[in-house]
Amino acid sequence: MTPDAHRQFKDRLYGQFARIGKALSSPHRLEILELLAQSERTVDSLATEIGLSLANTSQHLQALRQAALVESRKDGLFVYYRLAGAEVFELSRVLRTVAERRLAELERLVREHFSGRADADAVPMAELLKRARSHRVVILDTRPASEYVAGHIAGAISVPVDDLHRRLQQLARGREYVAYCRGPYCVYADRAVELLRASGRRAQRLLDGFPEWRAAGFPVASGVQPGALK
Amino acid sequence: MTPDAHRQFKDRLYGQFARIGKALSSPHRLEILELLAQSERTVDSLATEIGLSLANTSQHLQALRQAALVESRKDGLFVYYRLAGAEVFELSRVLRTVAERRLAELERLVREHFSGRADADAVPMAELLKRARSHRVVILDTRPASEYVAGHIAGAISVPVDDLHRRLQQLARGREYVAYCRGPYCVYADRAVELLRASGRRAQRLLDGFPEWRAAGFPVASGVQPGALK
DNA sequence: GTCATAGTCAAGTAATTATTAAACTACTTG
DNA sequence: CAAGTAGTTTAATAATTACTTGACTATGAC
Repeated sequence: MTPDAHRQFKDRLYGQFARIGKALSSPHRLEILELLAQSERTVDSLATEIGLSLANTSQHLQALRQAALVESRKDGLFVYYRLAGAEVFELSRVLRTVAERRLAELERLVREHFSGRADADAVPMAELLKRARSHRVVILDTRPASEYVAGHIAGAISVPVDDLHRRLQQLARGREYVAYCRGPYCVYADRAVELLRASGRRAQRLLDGFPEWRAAGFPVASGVQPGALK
Repeated sequence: MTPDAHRQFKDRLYGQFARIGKALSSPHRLEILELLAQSERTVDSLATEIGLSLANTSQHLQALRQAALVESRKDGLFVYYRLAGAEVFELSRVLRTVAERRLAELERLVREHFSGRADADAVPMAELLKRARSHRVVILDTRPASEYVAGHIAGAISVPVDDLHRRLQQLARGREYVAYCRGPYCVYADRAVELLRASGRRAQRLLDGFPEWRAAGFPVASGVQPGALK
């Protein structure tokens, strides 16, 4: 092995690793990955939610695909993209953790934006599991219905945050509620807790979101809910 | 909260996450991170080892610093850079894992380059720990001496691969050797195993490197070795 | 078949990033 | 203090990347 050949190997090796890194270097692609961690989605729905043009979104998805972080299937007119595997979510989770621990600017940004949020009152995942097992809690999935269908915390009921107000009377008084959504920076659960408390119900948010719950190996289910609420 | 303000928050949020992603998007920066996972190093020594100009290396280090992945200290003429925390190595490890699992091209590259390597014969970390506890093995650290001094597997002796040939006679025959180095793609341990076997000794390599061992929480030590071999 | 929709592709432009070379700073040595 | 080394900074250039626009493809509705 000549030194030259060895250098060439290293360049190729780190070149491959950097393919993954490059895919993670765009804010928009990171946002796409977080949305895909909830459920598979069409190009159009991603573009609308993120506020990008369709062509631009498609190109970001090609970039993610060339790094093998996403895969797609075609169904009629629609192309559905999904994460290529559980390790892809794990990667974005670790990246987020590093950002949280190391970037003072991120901490400041979050503190300012969630100034009203009672973070101390959020429920950790293990605690929610314990409460759920003793049937002491009603778990609300506040994400859009399609994400609930693709996968949710076992036993949770789907109440997209925009529907919550008009469905409030369907939620029994005197019970204890825990709402969750896409992740720690998602505000759906915060809004739900606010509404529930304003109506005199006891409510807290889950500290994490559904993808973290699933990654932790906690019980999940998928499909529509068993009829309880319409 | 207006939708506009919410979009602005998300843009800033993912902008912060992308600072980390951008730092990982260059092959050279990933190589720097791997070297720093072994021990702190000066700019000059990084530049020499990677084959970059001093100025370029310095600039990559600034990029890593602005993402808060590295820190530095100044000692006389030299500036020593180090990883900012254990979670930074964790991040680069997860990135590597994703690359290994998802990029067929990486697998091919590694298979071709290590065609001669008896990977099946490599020792996993837990197995080495077991053997070390029953004193059935001599552990050789084949990295440069400075990396050994900064931290090594507890009980290992320092035999930089370039010194191994002339120090062979200091290594008892009839013992069982396990060599390790910087990580799974580092060839020092492979070369050491080759030399040891050629001299009639029993030898295997550790599957992983020192940073993985430390991250697993296995016993480590630092400083020069207790005199056994000079 | 025509039409509409979802998505990709290709070309062009603006913005960002990598690298080099040279100027400059900081520290040590004599 | 002068000289030498380690490192940073700045400016210039080349290469890459992001985004827009418009053309193009594929599918389904009529």
